[in-house]
Amino acid sequence: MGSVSDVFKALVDPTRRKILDELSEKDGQSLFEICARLAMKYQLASSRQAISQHLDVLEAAGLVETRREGRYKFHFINTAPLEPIVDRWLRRIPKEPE
Amino acid sequence: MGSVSDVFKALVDPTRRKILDELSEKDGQSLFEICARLAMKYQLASSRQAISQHLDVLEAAGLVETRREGRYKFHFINTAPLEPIVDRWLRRIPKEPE
DNA sequence: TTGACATGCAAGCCGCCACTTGCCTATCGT
DNA sequence: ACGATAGGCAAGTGGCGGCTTGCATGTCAA
Repeated sequence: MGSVSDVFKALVDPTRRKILDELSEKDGQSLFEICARLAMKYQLASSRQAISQHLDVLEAAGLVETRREGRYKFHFINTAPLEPIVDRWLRRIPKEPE
Repeated sequence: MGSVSDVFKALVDPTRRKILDELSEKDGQSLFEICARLAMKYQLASSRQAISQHLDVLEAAGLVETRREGRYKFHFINTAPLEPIVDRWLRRIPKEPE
Protein backbone atom coordinates (compact mmCIF):
# COMPACT_ATOMS: atom_id res chain seq x y z
CA MET A 1 0.00 0.00 0.00
CA GLY A 2 1.15 3.50 -0.81
CA SER A 3 3.18 3.12 -4.00
CA VAL A 4 5.19 5.96 -5.48
CA SER A 5 2.43 6.61 -7.97
CA ASP A 6 -0.15 6.80 -5.21
CA VAL A 7 1.84 9.46 -3.39
CA PHE A 8 2.18 11.66 -6.46
CA LYS A 9 -1.47 11.21 -7.37
CA ALA A 10 -2.40 12.24 -3.86
CA LEU A 11 -0.22 15.34 -3.99
CA VAL A 12 -1.37 16.62 -7.39
CA ASP A 13 -4.66 17.97 -6.08
CA PRO A 14 -4.43 21.42 -4.45
CA THR A 15 -7.24 20.64 -2.01
CA ARG A 16 -5.41 17.55 -0.80
CA ARG A 17 -2.25 19.62 -0.32
CA LYS A 18 -4.24 22.07 1.80
CA ILE A 19 -5.58 19.17 3.84
CA LEU A 20 -2.00 18.13 4.54
CA ASP A 21 -1.20 21.73 5.48
CA GLU A 22 -4.14 21.69 7.84
CA LEU A 23 -3.14 18.40 9.48
CA SER A 24 0.42 19.62 9.64
CA GLU A 25 -0.79 22.56 11.70
CA LYS A 26 -3.25 20.65 13.88
CA ASP A 27 -2.92 16.89 13.79
CA GLY A 28 -5.71 14.43 14.57
CA GLN A 29 -8.72 16.29 13.22
CA SER A 30 -12.05 14.73 12.35
CA LEU A 31 -13.68 15.02 8.94
CA PHE A 32 -16.02 17.83 9.96
CA GLU A 33 -13.23 19.72 11.65
CA ILE A 34 -11.19 19.62 8.46
CA CYS A 35 -14.17 20.75 6.39
CA ALA A 36 -14.84 23.67 8.72
CA ARG A 37 -11.24 24.83 8.90
CA LEU A 38 -10.73 24.60 5.16
CA ALA A 39 -13.82 26.70 4.60
CA MET A 40 -12.64 29.27 7.14
CA LYS A 41 -9.06 29.64 6.00
CA TYR A 42 -9.27 29.26 2.28
CA GLN A 43 -12.90 30.11 1.52
CA LEU A 44 -12.88 26.58 0.18
CA ALA A 45 -16.49 25.45 0.30
CA SER A 46 -15.83 21.83 -0.53
CA SER A 47 -18.56 19.40 0.38
CA ARG A 48 -18.15 16.81 3.10
CA GLN A 49 -18.17 13.96 0.58
CA ALA A 50 -15.51 15.62 -1.52
CA ILE A 51 -13.20 16.01 1.48
CA SER A 52 -13.96 12.47 2.55
CA GLN A 53 -12.89 11.14 -0.84
CA HIS A 54 -9.76 13.27 -0.71
CA LEU A 55 -8.92 11.75 2.66
CA ASP A 56 -9.39 8.28 1.18
CA VAL A 57 -6.85 9.11 -1.52
CA LEU A 58 -4.41 10.49 1.04
CA GLU A 59 -4.85 7.40 3.18
CA ALA A 60 -4.30 5.08 0.21
CA ALA A 61 -1.02 6.90 -0.38
CA GLY A 62 -0.03 6.42 3.24
CA LEU A 63 0.11 10.17 3.81
CA VAL A 64 -2.75 10.08 6.30
CA GLU A 65 -3.49 7.51 8.97
CA THR A 66 -6.77 7.25 10.82
CA ARG A 67 -8.04 6.16 14.20
CA ARG A 68 -11.68 5.55 14.93
CA GLU A 69 -13.13 6.57 18.28
CA GLY A 70 -16.84 6.14 18.69
CA ARG A 71 -18.55 8.10 15.97
CA TYR A 72 -15.45 10.13 15.28
CA LYS A 73 -12.62 9.30 12.93
CA PHE A 74 -9.44 11.22 13.52
CA HIS A 75 -6.88 11.84 10.82
CA PHE A 76 -3.14 12.04 11.31
CA ILE A 77 -0.51 13.14 8.83
CA ASN A 78 2.32 10.76 8.02
CA THR A 79 5.22 12.32 6.16
CA ALA A 80 7.16 9.09 5.76
CA PRO A 81 6.11 8.51 2.13
CA LEU A 82 7.49 11.95 1.24
CA GLU A 83 11.07 11.12 2.11
CA PRO A 84 12.05 9.06 -0.94
CA ILE A 85 10.39 11.45 -3.36
CA VAL A 86 12.81 14.30 -3.51
CA ASP A 87 15.70 12.03 -2.61
CA ARG A 88 15.11 10.49 -5.99
CA TRP A 89 16.52 13.45 -7.90
CA LEU A 90 18.09 15.77 -5.35
CA ARG A 91 20.40 13.49 -3.45
CA ARG A 92 21.66 10.76 -5.74
CA ILE A 93 20.12 7.57 -4.39
CA PRO A 94 20.98 4.37 -6.34
CA LYS A 95 17.83 4.00 -8.42
CA GLU A 96 14.57 2.88 -7.13
CA PRO A 97 12.48 1.37 -9.87
CA GLU A 98 8.80 1.97 -9.20
CA MET B 1 6.52 30.32 -14.64
CA GLY B 2 6.78 27.15 -12.62
CA SER B 3 4.13 27.48 -9.91
CA VAL B 4 3.73 24.89 -7.17
CA SER B 5 0.81 23.39 -9.03
CA ASP B 6 2.83 23.11 -12.23
CA VAL B 7 5.53 21.14 -10.46
CA PHE B 8 3.09 18.62 -8.98
CA LYS B 9 1.25 18.27 -12.27
CA ALA B 10 4.55 17.57 -13.97
CA LEU B 11 5.53 14.93 -11.44
CA VAL B 12 2.25 13.01 -11.40
CA ASP B 13 2.90 11.27 -14.72
CA PRO B 14 5.16 8.20 -14.47
CA THR B 15 6.62 8.78 -17.93
CA ARG B 16 7.68 12.29 -16.95
CA ARG B 17 9.28 10.93 -13.80
CA LYS B 18 11.25 8.47 -15.91
CA ILE B 19 12.34 11.32 -18.17
CA LEU B 20 13.70 13.08 -15.10
CA ASP B 21 15.45 9.85 -14.10
CA GLU B 22 16.96 9.69 -17.57
CA LEU B 23 18.15 13.30 -17.52
CA SER B 24 19.44 12.79 -14.01
CA GLU B 25 21.62 9.98 -15.32
CA LYS B 26 22.73 11.69 -18.52
CA ASP B 27 22.04 15.40 -18.71
CA GLY B 28 21.63 17.38 -21.91
CA GLN B 29 19.93 14.85 -24.16
CA SER B 30 17.97 15.63 -27.28
CA LEU B 31 14.38 14.58 -27.85
CA PHE B 32 15.29 11.57 -29.97
CA GLU B 33 17.93 10.47 -27.53
CA ILE B 34 15.38 10.49 -24.73
CA CYS B 35 12.89 8.56 -26.84
CA ALA B 36 15.45 5.93 -27.71
CA ARG B 37 16.74 5.46 -24.18
CA LEU B 38 13.26 5.27 -22.67
CA ALA B 39 12.35 2.59 -25.18
CA MET B 40 15.52 0.63 -24.41
CA LYS B 41 15.41 0.78 -20.62
CA TYR B 42 11.74 0.59 -19.85
CA GLN B 43 10.23 -1.00 -22.98
CA LEU B 44 8.33 2.27 -23.08
CA ALA B 45 7.32 2.71 -26.69
CA SER B 46 6.07 6.27 -26.34
CA SER B 47 5.83 8.25 -29.54
CA ARG B 48 8.05 11.22 -30.25
CA GLN B 49 5.14 13.66 -29.95
CA ALA B 50 4.10 12.24 -26.63
CA ILE B 51 7.60 12.67 -25.20
CA SER B 52 7.79 16.15 -26.69
CA GLN B 53 4.61 17.17 -24.92
CA HIS B 54 5.89 15.67 -21.69
CA LEU B 55 9.02 17.76 -22.03
CA ASP B 56 6.87 20.86 -22.54
CA VAL B 57 5.09 20.14 -19.27
CA LEU B 58 8.38 19.59 -17.47
CA GLU B 59 9.74 22.83 -18.90
CA ALA B 60 6.63 24.76 -17.88
CA ALA B 61 7.22 23.51 -14.34
CA GLY B 62 10.83 24.66 -14.47
CA LEU B 63 12.08 21.12 -13.97
CA VAL B 64 13.70 21.03 -17.40
CA GLU B 65 15.61 23.76 -19.19
CA THR B 66 16.49 23.68 -22.87
CA ARG B 67 19.20 24.97 -25.17
CA ARG B 68 18.84 25.01 -28.90
CA GLU B 69 21.83 24.19 -31.09
CA GLY B 70 21.17 23.96 -34.78
CA ARG B 71 18.51 21.41 -35.38
CA TYR B 72 19.03 19.88 -31.98
CA LYS B 73 17.39 20.91 -28.72
CA PHE B 74 19.11 19.71 -25.60
CA HIS B 75 17.29 19.19 -22.34
CA PHE B 76 18.75 19.75 -18.89
CA ILE B 77 17.24 18.80 -15.55
CA ASN B 78 16.75 21.53 -12.97
CA THR B 79 16.00 20.28 -9.49
CA ALA B 80 15.51 23.71 -7.97
CA PRO B 81 11.69 23.60 -8.05
CA LEU B 82 11.81 20.39 -6.03
CA GLU B 83 13.36 21.95 -2.98
CA PRO B 84 10.32 23.72 -1.49
CA ILE B 85 8.04 20.77 -2.09
CA VAL B 86 8.95 18.38 0.66
CA ASP B 87 10.16 21.22 2.86
CA ARG B 88 6.52 22.18 3.01
CA TRP B 89 5.57 19.29 5.28
CA LEU B 90 8.82 17.68 6.41
CA ARG B 91 10.73 20.60 7.81
CA ARG B 92 8.36 23.13 9.26
CA ILE B 93 8.64 26.15 6.99
CA PRO B 94 6.41 29.11 7.95
CA LYS B 95 3.60 28.65 5.42
CA GLU B 96 3.86 29.35 1.80
CA PRO B 97 0.45 30.03 0.33
CA GLU B 98 0.33 28.91 -3.28
C1' DT C 1 19.61 22.25 -54.30
C1' DT C 2 17.64 18.26 -52.82
C1' DG C 3 16.49 15.01 -49.51
C1' DA C 4 16.85 13.30 -44.94
C1' DC C 5 16.81 14.48 -40.21
C1' DA C 6 15.09 16.90 -35.78
C1' DT C 7 11.52 19.28 -34.04
C1' DG C 8 7.01 22.17 -33.81
C1' DC C 9 1.95 22.98 -34.11
C1' DA C 10 -2.94 21.92 -33.75
C1' DA C 11 -7.19 19.41 -33.79
C1' DG C 12 -9.57 15.32 -32.23
C1' DC C 13 -10.44 11.15 -29.30
C1' DC C 14 -10.71 8.68 -25.01
C1' DG C 15 -10.22 7.56 -20.28
C1' DC C 16 -9.72 9.11 -15.69
C1' DC C 17 -10.63 12.17 -11.78
C1' DA C 18 -13.08 15.34 -8.82
C1' DC C 19 -17.49 16.44 -7.55
C1' DT C 20 -22.33 15.88 -6.89
C1' DT C 21 -26.52 13.46 -5.48
C1' DG C 22 -29.14 10.37 -2.85
C1' DC C 23 -29.52 7.15 0.49
C1' DC C 24 -27.68 4.26 4.19
C1' DT C 25 -25.26 2.86 8.79
C1' DA C 26 -23.56 3.80 13.31
C1' DT C 27 -22.99 6.33 17.60
C1' DC C 28 -24.13 9.69 21.13
C1' DG C 29 -27.23 12.73 24.11
C1' DT C 30 -31.63 13.29 26.30
C1' DA D 1 -36.58 5.05 22.00
C1' DC D 2 -35.86 9.04 19.33
C1' DG D 3 -33.56 12.60 16.96
C1' DA D 4 -29.28 14.51 15.87
C1' DT D 5 -24.61 13.94 14.75
C1' DA D 6 -20.53 11.77 12.22
C1' DG D 7 -19.48 9.21 8.62
C1' DG D 8 -19.93 5.63 4.47
C1' DC D 9 -21.37 3.79 -0.19
C1' DA D 10 -22.34 4.04 -5.00
C1' DA D 11 -23.94 5.68 -9.44
C1' DG D 12 -23.80 9.59 -12.61
C1' DT D 13 -21.75 13.78 -14.76
C1' DG D 14 -18.36 17.30 -16.60
C1' DG D 15 -13.83 18.65 -17.51
C1' DC D 16 -9.09 17.93 -18.07
C1' DG D 17 -4.91 15.31 -19.44
C1' DG D 18 -2.32 12.11 -22.36
C1' DC D 19 -2.04 10.34 -26.80
C1' DT D 20 -2.67 10.13 -31.65
C1' DT D 21 -2.78 11.98 -36.38
C1' DG D 22 -1.41 14.92 -40.00
C1' DC D 23 1.05 18.50 -41.63
C1' DA D 24 4.49 22.34 -41.30
C1' DT D 25 9.10 24.41 -40.23
C1' DG D 26 13.89 24.51 -39.91
C1' DT D 27 18.62 22.51 -40.33
C1' DC D 28 22.31 19.79 -42.08
C1' DA D 29 24.87 16.63 -45.47
C1' DA D 30 26.01 15.42 -50.15
